[in-house]
Amino acid sequence: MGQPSTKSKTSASIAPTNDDAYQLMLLLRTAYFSLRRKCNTVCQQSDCNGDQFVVLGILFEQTEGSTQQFLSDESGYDPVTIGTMLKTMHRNGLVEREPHPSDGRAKLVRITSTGKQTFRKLWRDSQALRDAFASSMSSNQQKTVTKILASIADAMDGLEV
Amino acid sequence: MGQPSTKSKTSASIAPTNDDAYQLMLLLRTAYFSLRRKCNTVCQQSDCNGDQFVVLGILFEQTEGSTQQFLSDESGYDPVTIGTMLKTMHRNGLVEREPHPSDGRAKLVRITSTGKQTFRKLWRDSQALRDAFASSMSSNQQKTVTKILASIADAMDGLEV
DNA sequence: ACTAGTTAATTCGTATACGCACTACAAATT
DNA sequence: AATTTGTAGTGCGTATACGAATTAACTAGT
Repeated sequence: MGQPSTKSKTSASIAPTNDDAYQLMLLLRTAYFSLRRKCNTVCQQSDCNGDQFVVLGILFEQTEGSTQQFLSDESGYDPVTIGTMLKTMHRNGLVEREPHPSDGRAKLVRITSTGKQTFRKLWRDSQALRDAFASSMSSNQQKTVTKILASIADAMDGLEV
Repeated sequence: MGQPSTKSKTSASIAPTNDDAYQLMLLLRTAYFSLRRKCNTVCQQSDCNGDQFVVLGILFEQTEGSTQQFLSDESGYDPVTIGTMLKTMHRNGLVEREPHPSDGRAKLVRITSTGKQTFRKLWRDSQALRDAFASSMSSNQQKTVTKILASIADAMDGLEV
């Protein structure tokens, strides 16, 4: 700490607008939220939203059902948030919950047939969005970005601050 | 459906886990939230959080003060959210608000000296975070990712769905 | 000068985001 | 068997996300 490294990447002065890493962080947020907003627009006519769409996608492929913990791990949503989301989704008939057969603590969450229908419709409706997203970069760049975003996530999760 | 296409970028079947664009979207979210969480960790000991830190950074460089509209445009935060955030930040002594001298609708938001202190401290405290973030990629890759994230945001904002 | 359209903020309502504390159950240790 | 440690889910509190509707004030077109 305080050891002035010879790397000139980050200037010593406090100037957010001149710091490349900082600007990229902001851009990461901007990109994510522009995607999120568009996703919500696609979903809102189906009593759903972008976040619920993600959870629905996981449940769609887990035919045996999932615990909330699994959903949290897979999606990255907070376990508390998953619980709240499932309550809403259950109210809208997208999922059902029952006690877990072999673990008294857990609950088994399953997608309903209505949920499957909704997911299929949303998947179709969001095709243009995926295409627009993918066409923002070449397939080579897509690989690069994928790798880098993954390593950003790793770096952040492994960071002690 | 069921057409076993020769591994083109988007298959016709509904299989989220096999769609590259979709997986990248999820990854964008994962990366953003891992960053956000770490940022909150850094900020929480200063009565602040990552989102307020961003707004504070804008105000730090706007010595003449900003309207809420400007803050919203610059940061990408919703105008309503900006209003709520400023209320909290004012309660914590980070900003002050006065009527705008030339526009009766607007308010002029300024960072306080406490706010400046807090920002400087947080900027220092988040240095390790920025370094870890930047070290996730080469400087060439950083340029590429910057360009692509920007074009993703553009593509999303320009999309009619 | 006046209406019409636009813009800056606010209020309201619903849905995440997530730390913290707590219950219930499970698994491991002694 | 009793105790400790770990894990799944909930309740609570605070903060962001944002559509929709509202108020007040600026701006343009006639």
